[in-house]
Amino acid sequence: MPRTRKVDKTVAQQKALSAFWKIGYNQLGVRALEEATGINRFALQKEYGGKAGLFIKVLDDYLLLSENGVFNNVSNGGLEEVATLFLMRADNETLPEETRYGCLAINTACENDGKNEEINHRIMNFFDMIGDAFKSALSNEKKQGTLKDNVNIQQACEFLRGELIGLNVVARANRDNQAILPAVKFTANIVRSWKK
Amino acid sequence: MPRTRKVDKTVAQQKALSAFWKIGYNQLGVRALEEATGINRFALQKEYGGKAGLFIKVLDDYLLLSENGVFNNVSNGGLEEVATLFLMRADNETLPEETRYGCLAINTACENDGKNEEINHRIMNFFDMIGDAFKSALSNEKKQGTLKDNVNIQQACEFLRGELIGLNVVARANRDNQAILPAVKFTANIVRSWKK
DNA sequence: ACCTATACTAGACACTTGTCTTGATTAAAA
DNA sequence: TTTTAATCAAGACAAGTGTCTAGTATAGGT
Repeated sequence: MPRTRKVDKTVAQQKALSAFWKIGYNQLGVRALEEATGINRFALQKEYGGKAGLFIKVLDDYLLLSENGVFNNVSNGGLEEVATLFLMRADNETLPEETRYGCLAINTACENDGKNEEINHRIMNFFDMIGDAFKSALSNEKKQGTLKDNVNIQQACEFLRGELIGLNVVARANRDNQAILPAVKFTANIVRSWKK
Repeated sequence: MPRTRKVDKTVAQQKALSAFWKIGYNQLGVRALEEATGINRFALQKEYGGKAGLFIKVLDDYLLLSENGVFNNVSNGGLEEVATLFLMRADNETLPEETRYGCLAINTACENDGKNEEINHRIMNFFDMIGDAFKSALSNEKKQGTLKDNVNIQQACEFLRGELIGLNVVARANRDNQAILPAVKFTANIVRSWKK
């Protein structure tokens, strides 16, 4: 009869996500990954196809969670949901501890030398999804007749995406979500000012 | 009598900067660095103290060049100079080719696991300098009595820094400065709207 | 042409890397 | 208790890593 795993698969993947998020794909070695997750190198190879396979798995989980979570609220909401997204990004009380290391996708976009198509594809899709979420929110507001006429939705959604990404980088550089509090407040005010 | 170098030191350092910028510190090995720059491993060790030493050297040159260049104009200018900075960031004609790989400092901030104090220190200083440059520009405008009263300088300069950093990441993800054109236009408009 | 002294080549080195593998362990069903 | 079959430990492996080095090459002054 088969022997059960020493570590729960879901828990191990959560720990892998955390380790990749904090340390980065390149600087996290397989032995450190074993230490951090409890997944031994045999299971890493057999279950995930190796380090890269586990990384893709946890990246996919992360992207899906983001898309179904905060960005879903934005897509289905309006300016207030957008403002809330920004304000929440500086709220240590509600956020996972890992968020002071930025965003896994953004970190990966920067440390990625572009040769890994599987990673490129996912990063581009994620960035597009962020832009689309903001576009939906602005479009929802426009449909309700509550968006100021001078707001160029096409540009505004890319502007918002840029700001969100940038603030994640600043949070990471400081290892502190509070570092971006002034900027998120300012951004929330700009967003709210777009309401009629 | 000493033998002269096969490669010009300044040119070699320029090539090193380019390679680190595009590929990243972690993914660029010493042999590839030799290939890219013409600096052999003997000179790398003797002249720079190794790979890390060369990286710190070119990072310092890069940060100084940025500070004395575009951010100096911003520090000594006002809202128009800020707007121009953003618009220029999407202008392929005037920018070095490397800029479609983002910004070396930002890339480094993301791929850095935080254990290297020499790098941490430089990144933090650079981010502070960016914020200070925007603060100076806004303060200059205020001193002239031409900044709208409702603009919170403390928050606005951090907001601008966030946007600039984020747009560099988006440019890198796309490997194309044109990808941030809508966002820089929008940002420039926001900045210009702060003028009385 | 010769000499000096630095630069260069490229292999060596010790260590790390991700992957692979074998024998041991052991969960759990029978 | 025994058996089965999956998991585990951890060493092996080949390749790569950054650094070090010895012998060679050679620029340039004399």
